[in-house]
Amino acid sequence: MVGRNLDPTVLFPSSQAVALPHDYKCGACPGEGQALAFPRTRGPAPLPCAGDGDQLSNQHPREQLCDQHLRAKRARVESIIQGMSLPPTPQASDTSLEAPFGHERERGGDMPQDSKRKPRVPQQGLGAAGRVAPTGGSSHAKGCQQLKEQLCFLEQQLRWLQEKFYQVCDSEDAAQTQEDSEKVEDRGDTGGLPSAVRVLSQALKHELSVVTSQVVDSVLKTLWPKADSHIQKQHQSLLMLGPDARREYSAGGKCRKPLAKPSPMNAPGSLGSPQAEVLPGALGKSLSSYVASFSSKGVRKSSRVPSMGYSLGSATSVQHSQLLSQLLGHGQHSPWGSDSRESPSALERGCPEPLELPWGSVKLRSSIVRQQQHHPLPLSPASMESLALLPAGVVLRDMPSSGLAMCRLSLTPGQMQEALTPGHLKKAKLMFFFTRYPSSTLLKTYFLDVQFSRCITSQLIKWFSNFREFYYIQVEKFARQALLEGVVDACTLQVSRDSELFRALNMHYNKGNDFEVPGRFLEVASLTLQEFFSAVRAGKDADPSWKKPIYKIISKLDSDIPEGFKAAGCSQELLHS
DNA sequence: TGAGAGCCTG
DNA sequence: CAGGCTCTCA
Repeated sequence: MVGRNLDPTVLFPSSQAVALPHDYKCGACPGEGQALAFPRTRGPAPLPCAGDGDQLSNQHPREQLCDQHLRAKRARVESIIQGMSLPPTPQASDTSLEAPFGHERERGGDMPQDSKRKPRVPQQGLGAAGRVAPTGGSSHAKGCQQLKEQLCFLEQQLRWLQEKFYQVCDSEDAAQTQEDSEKVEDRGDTGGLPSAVRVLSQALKHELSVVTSQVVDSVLKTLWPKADSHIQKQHQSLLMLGPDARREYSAGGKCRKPLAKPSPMNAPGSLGSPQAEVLPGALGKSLSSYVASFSSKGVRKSSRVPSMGYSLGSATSVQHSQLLSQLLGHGQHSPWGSDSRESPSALERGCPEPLELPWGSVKLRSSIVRQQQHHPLPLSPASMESLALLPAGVVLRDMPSSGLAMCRLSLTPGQMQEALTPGHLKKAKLMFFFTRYPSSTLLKTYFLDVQFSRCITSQLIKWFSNFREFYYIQVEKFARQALLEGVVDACTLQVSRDSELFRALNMHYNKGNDFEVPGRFLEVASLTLQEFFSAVRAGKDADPSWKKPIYKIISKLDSDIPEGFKAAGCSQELLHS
């Protein structure tokens, strides 16, 4: 990309370009009294009613403190363990190997998060086993059955753990914020609830992590002895090598190169993929080192390169690390929405900067994610391990806030959208504030949750074409209006946040006004306005292609898009923001 | 020749 | 916003 730095003197050789009105606040200086990217402070997100009839959620917090209840919980866990011999309810009769991955696709992006949701059993491992050892006879079937049972048990435990996790977070939320008076009252009633629950939570997490590791190890050794070590080796090496290496690993022209051995099921468009069960949860113990690696070193952003950036291995690594840093308290939001000018150099530095998690910054920085920034929970690697094992659907359904939806620790093929959703549209519109002419390659790197096809690419390109069209029409309209109003000096035409033109554009691309438009965009809009003004005043509009030179100028003014736009699940988050 | 920009239309 | 169309470009 070239010409990223606005140099008005280039576009306006005369001195007019630099003659800013006295009261004009340079939009290029995000530090100038600009609010945070998402100034709206929202109360803590409503806690989940944890749904699905888990009776624990209905307990009064005080009761959870008493030993009797603790014993009851333990008894329940034990009963669950005893009941694990029951085979899980089959998803559907067509439980082909990719079926497990299709369960959570949210078509249209506005699917109710809790509707029609059956008790699900994570079956990724099953799918993997089925593909990796398709010829396995009865022993294989037995192994699958065993895996089913184990995973069923795990899911139950995880749900329960999740409940406890929420309660801890809820208590912390109430303690940290006093925005919700009712919660404060609750806190007063319950006294030392957080610590007690935390102890219980930690104990359970530990227990769960042990069981998880054992199950995963045994399953992998039984069903996938060779691939097990191979994949672990691969994944660990990728983690060690960092984003660049991972990118190279994944870059391969137009074809995605999955980490695991490709199979017919793994072709683009199909939902099944071996790495789904390999990354990350099924890695078992290796995930602990994974967590430790990222949490201790901070997170390196992946550079902005025209790579596909797209293999699940690469994408999930970045996304995981973002989440992990959030949960571990590394996340410190920057007003990323208003500072993109420096991004090229910033991106090239590759130093462990504070994470930019944009959708955590929209209303999304609510609840747990927000509080983690200030009061990180002492989550152990084992806890992260457990979270990682949560099926994305469970997380989305039960997680209380949009912020925690970031806990979708992986982008399994099941989450790859085969169609663009309203959430993607909203995201694209916000991206327009940074780039007016994104290449298809760039788009692919920012819509990682989309299964790109020729059609999808065209649609995205078309979206931006439509955005530009609207943008230029609006700017031209205001330029002509200014001319009619007798404006003489083009440089007096500056687009500020108060101007009508900005309101029109903001209304179109940022309807909810929950995104702080970067100052850079104001600059670009100002220059576009001036260009149109000058051209019309000079009578160039008589030429049918009089806009072309303007387009050419504007096309060089694209900014880098904050990395946070790549975050997993942000499209869905936007939709609900 | 395919991809993409831009224009027009609904 | 999408579809259809023309035009440009590599």
